[in-house]
Amino acid sequence: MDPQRNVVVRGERELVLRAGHLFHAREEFACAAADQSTWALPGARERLVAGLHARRARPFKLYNPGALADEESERRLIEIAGHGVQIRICATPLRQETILIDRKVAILAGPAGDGPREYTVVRAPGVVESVRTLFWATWDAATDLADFRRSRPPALNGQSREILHLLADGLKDEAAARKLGLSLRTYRRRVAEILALLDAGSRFQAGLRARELGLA
Amino acid sequence: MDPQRNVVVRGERELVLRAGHLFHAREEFACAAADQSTWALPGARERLVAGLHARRARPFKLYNPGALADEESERRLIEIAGHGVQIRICATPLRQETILIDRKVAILAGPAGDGPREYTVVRAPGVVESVRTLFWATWDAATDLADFRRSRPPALNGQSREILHLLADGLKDEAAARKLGLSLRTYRRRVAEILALLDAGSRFQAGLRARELGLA
DNA sequence: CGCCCGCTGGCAGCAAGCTGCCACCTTTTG
DNA sequence: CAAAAGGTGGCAGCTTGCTGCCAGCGGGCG
Repeated sequence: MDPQRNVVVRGERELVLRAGHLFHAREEFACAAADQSTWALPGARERLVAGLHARRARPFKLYNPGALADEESERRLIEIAGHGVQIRICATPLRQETILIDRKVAILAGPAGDGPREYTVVRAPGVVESVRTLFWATWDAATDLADFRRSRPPALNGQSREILHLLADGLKDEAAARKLGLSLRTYRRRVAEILALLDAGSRFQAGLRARELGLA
Repeated sequence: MDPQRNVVVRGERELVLRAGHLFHAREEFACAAADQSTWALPGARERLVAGLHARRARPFKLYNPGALADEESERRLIEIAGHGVQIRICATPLRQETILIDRKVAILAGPAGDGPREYTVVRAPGVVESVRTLFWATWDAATDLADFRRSRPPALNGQSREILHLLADGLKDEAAARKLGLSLRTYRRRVAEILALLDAGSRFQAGLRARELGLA
């Protein structure tokens, strides 16, 4: 097929169907997006990451702060980062989603709106290189996820704040769980999640950080 | 012996010897002092407190802030308070130590200086009553030990600050102990002491409080 | 010198905290 | 409707943290 000819597909499902094979990056896999709404297809993201990992390609992901707007998204990002994915955050809006694969392919998505999103698959070398240059320039100026998170209190939901309060009162897990009507197991799950959000390796550290960020 | 006649003794040892029997309070045992330098005689304080406890007399102790000037004194105060002794702190200097027993006896000590301290044992009812009135007036105006401590960072020595630092870095006990060249046992002793000083029931709470007081 | 103290560290036993696994239930989705 | 996904809680096994007890060690002090 003529590499100079761009291909437009509609919707994520069709993208995976028609261009899924292109995602098998060997060297470079870079991605810029406002948030994590893409790859909502069940399992798609996991398979992708696992495949990249197997081929030792280090993925790079650039997001807007909105990608950690709520507790759950933030947790998801942390998990991905834990799998060796480089993640950075930049402030300027990334309305056009960009995916770069091995200096060969660029996939550019139109802004998310009503109906299926439009993806343009580009293989023209000149275009791909230009997009790459811009991507890496933006990447360099962006801040690492860990640094970004350290400078900004995570958005905790009501229950998390409540748990923080109980911890702050020095309650033992059992008492706190009872007070919340949770099982011990679930309570500890919540605490572990909060420790992760606070980037703390011990409860003492979490306490420090909670006060530091004005969360308790 | 004539109750109107005051008795003067020199040194703590002689006081215990000549007036020790007077300390068997049944109702009221109150004491005002700048710090805890009195009752330095080994075991004397413990025996006294134990005896009072057995007779259900609630002792009252009024100190100056200097009584918690260093980590060790503060810890001692906390321990005493844990034994049911009421402790308050007042800012105005209590250079003359005062002990009141059962509305019957007052023991007044001259300022601590070189040589043995001079104690005056008073049993004259009018004098004892006056001293009591003054004591309780001062007591009422003083602040409870717990409140006082909560509003003031404890004076930590170098090692304690170092431990705080290790905790802040999220180190496990074993790693921290190794780094300090301490045994696990001793390290945990130190941590427990710090938790006590910070009035914290859990490490999380200690973390909060440490940040709050600007200690880490 | 011997004795007493205070500090330390090992040990043991327990409490607290952490996590993987699985079963169950509800909700969502096809 | 069935299948899948997500949330919850029990359980088990482990790690980490906590503390009382005792033995050893070194420094004052009579």
